[in-house]
Amino acid sequence: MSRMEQRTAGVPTLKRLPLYLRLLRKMKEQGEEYASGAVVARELGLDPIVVRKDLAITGAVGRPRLGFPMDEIISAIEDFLGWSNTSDAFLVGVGNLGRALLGYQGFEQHGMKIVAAFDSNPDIIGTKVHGRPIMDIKKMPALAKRMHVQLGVLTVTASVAQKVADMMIEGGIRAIWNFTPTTLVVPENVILQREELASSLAVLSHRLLVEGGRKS
Amino acid sequence: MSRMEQRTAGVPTLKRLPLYLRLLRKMKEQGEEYASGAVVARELGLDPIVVRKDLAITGAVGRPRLGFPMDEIISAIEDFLGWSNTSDAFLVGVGNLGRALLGYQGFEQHGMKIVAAFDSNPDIIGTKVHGRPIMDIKKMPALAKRMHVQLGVLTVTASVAQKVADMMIEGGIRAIWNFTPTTLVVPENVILQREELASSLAVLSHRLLVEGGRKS
DNA sequence: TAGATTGTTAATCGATTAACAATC
DNA sequence: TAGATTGTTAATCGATTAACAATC
Repeated sequence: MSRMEQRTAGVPTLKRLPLYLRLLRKMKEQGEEYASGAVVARELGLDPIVVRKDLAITGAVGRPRLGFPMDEIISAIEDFLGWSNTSDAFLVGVGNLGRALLGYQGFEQHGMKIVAAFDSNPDIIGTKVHGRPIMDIKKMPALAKRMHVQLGVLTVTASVAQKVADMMIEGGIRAIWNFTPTTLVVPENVILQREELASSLAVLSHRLLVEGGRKS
Repeated sequence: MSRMEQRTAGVPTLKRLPLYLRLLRKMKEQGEEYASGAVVARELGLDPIVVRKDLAITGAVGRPRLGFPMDEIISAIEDFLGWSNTSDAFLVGVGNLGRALLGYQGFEQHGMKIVAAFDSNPDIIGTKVHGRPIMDIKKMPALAKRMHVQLGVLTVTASVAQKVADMMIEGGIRAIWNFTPTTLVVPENVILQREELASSLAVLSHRLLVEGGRKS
């Protein structure tokens, strides 16, 4: 009943919410005052029922015939995801992928701000990449603690992934976004999110093999 | 009954298969002759029943008490995913992310070989990145056709994504791995796989917000 | 033989899809 | 009012989990 309790959503719903948010922000920029789930569904090629249920879970209330007031629905999604305020993050491992992520402009619109990056290579320590300072990895745990950084982006070589994850945990980091193929072992209270490109490729390959069909 | 027909698997199963494959290859390197689903499950932190079912779908046959002969189970997964032979791929858009993907060594072990990259920037056309030639995007469709390239990796700016996807399709490319936030419109017979970092971040953010818990 | 593991069948759970009443 | 859209309840579908017989 109360607006206090945060509803929980399934993973499929959570994965769709950013798509809605991106579209809604664009529509707002174009001056739209209302957005209906029906239009969102059409635009993204989704089933309207799915969109309706997803939006309902954020607690937003729409008006029959009109849809959702633009500002309300955008705020509802942002609040639900915790994206009303960005969280500071540290990135560790400034290789190809690390650089690419540092260069990606979009994260701040998705609740995350990478404030510093770390590496062990003395050649790049002290330099800047896309405006962010590269510091000695040894300084990371203490700095994480001092700055109360909660989020760690792990883009190191697989062989040192566990060691660096341990350092992140030592620094009080509560969630690790793991871009390495290493299966990390972490305490119960640390959140892991693995980014597995091979998994996506597997879905694609299998489709290419059995269908010639289409989806998503 | 027959070994001919390719079974189909759900997306969750497809996403786990590469994890098994990576572990099994490592175990093989270490000289193991058999691999049991039980051990795989333990090592990856998964439920043994899930692993058993996943492996069953590849058509591999195990022996009670021993597990699966290493070479057989590895081949079964590779065959199932179509990874016994790598597919040639074109990458279009040599920005930060494109460069990172070109630098990633692992794709060839996952069924994909990026043989060339394309861009519109004259400053980088004619150069090489991680051993692959960067060519003029204008030449891409004809070259795709001539080389019978089936797979396109899309790492361009969002604003030109649809245009470049159209060029890929013109070149006969059958599957597009889309790293842009653009919702592409493609013919029925073209396979789309979207890589959505914002979605992963949403799952992570939401967990950080409601739990302090752990998963995956 | 004893026991760990496979392979299969049944039960549970959650997400998607369908149906429809309520509303502006 | 008429009709598009919301919000909710029910039905279907598929994945996960549980149980257990078969086997080396």
